[in-house]
Amino acid sequence: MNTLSRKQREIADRHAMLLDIGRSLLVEEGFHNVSMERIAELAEYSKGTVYQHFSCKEEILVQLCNDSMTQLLSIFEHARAYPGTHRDRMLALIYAHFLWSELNPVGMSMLQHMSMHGVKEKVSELSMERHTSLEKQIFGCVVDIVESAIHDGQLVQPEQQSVPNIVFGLWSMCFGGQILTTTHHVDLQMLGINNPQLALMRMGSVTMDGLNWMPLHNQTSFIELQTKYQEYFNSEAGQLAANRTATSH
Amino acid sequence: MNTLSRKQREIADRHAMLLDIGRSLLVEEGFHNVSMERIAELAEYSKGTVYQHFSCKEEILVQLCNDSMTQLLSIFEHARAYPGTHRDRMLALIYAHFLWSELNPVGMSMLQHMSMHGVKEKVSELSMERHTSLEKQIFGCVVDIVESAIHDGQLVQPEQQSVPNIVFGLWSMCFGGQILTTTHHVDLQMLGINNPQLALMRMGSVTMDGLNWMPLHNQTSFIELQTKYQEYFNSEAGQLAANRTATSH
DNA sequence: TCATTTTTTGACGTCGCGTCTAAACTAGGC
DNA sequence: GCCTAGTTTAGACGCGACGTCAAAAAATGA
Repeated sequence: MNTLSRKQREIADRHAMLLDIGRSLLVEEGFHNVSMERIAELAEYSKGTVYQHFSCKEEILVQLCNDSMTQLLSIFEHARAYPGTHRDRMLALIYAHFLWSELNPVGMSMLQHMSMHGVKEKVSELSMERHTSLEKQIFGCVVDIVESAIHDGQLVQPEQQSVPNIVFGLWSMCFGGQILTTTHHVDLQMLGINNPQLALMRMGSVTMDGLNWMPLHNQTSFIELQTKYQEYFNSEAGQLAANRTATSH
Repeated sequence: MNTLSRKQREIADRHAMLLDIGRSLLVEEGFHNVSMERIAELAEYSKGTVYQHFSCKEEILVQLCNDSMTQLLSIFEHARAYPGTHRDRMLALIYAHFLWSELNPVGMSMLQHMSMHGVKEKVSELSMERHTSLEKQIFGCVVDIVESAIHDGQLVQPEQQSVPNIVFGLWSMCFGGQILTTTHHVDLQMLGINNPQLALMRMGSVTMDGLNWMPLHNQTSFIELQTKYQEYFNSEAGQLAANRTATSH
């Protein structure tokens, strides 16, 4: 039992190490430059051993992606607990999304990869289930806030729009905006967009105004608000720093 | 001159044929299953010949992408001419975006691919310039509508939000929404989103309400509105049918 | 110490990209 | 009609990456 557990621990450790190597390779050279050979080499194991942990390259991808999403979920749950109105919480959520994508430079790009043809098919069922489950939980976290706002009378549910649809709209904006921001071929600056994150937070607020979500936007500067959020999500920002040093050691 | 021109025509024809083959392969089997060998085989030419037209696989991608974007631009320009208020036009634009992504099942996925690491680097400068130029034109088309609305007094430019930022927000929503919709691993239905396109059009309208863009949303059913747009974009819908038969012949 | 089971290794088959040389073809002069 | 110079095409080749598998190595247990 003891030896077995030791062996299991060894395997789990190696699993984590391989994921770490994969992550750092992904950060440094992008997905197309990550190869199983390379990971094996850096881990000082052979290819065969790596394949005992991951059935294919995509499996590493999805597991890294799931890790990122777990992190997102926990940031979102933190955001849900933000002290303030439901609106403030919602905005905190949008901020949290940005924070996450900065914490996790590969998270978004992995999500993008996940949506490509032929990934879902290659990946293990278990990882895929975990993935969709996380998706549901993350989505549910946002739905929670909207429903709380309705429950507390700060938002009247529009006749023509269900709660999931509202969440979908905001999700789309954050997701799309993040892709456009982190994407390397669109020059937002050139198009007149200097601070995309701030822009999207403002647009999120505008959308809530459009929903008549009380209290309507007051004159508080968004920059100030951003600073507030920054303080609130301090620990995550710290984790960011920790991650940075951990992956680049 | 005549013979030279004939040769040139032959080359141009073959270029188009290769792109067509690439497109249909992309539609049928997804990007990862498209190979230069395969294209050459289907075209009944050798690999070397294909490489005389496209320096690499990505070059085919970006040229197909540019074709799609040209199509998008023309649909957008049509939408800009929609008879009605500027708001109606804006909504028509959102509708047009959906229409395009249906006309062009690969357009979106190619845009996604474009944003991935290592594509921009491999592609010819000319194609890349064309790409960014199209992007600018498409973006400009939307900016136009917002600015017209401001000019005609139907929209007061918010203090904290520039026109490009507003456009960026709506763009993000459409783009992200489209990815989430066409993506094969997110089950929107399960999350309670039955008609994502309608949902996004409504959210677009909500956002415009939040901007105080006159006239505010009246009680017109969006389903009705959608039918109106459908009629207006009749020709594009027809082109869709034509394309379908052309690529699958 | 040896036999059995587990783990690790890296050579191998396959595929796709992109190159490059030799062969086929074309055009134009005689 | 034939020959040559230039152009176009074919496909063999080298390379690198994926994923497999049988043999080698290590661990376990008697």
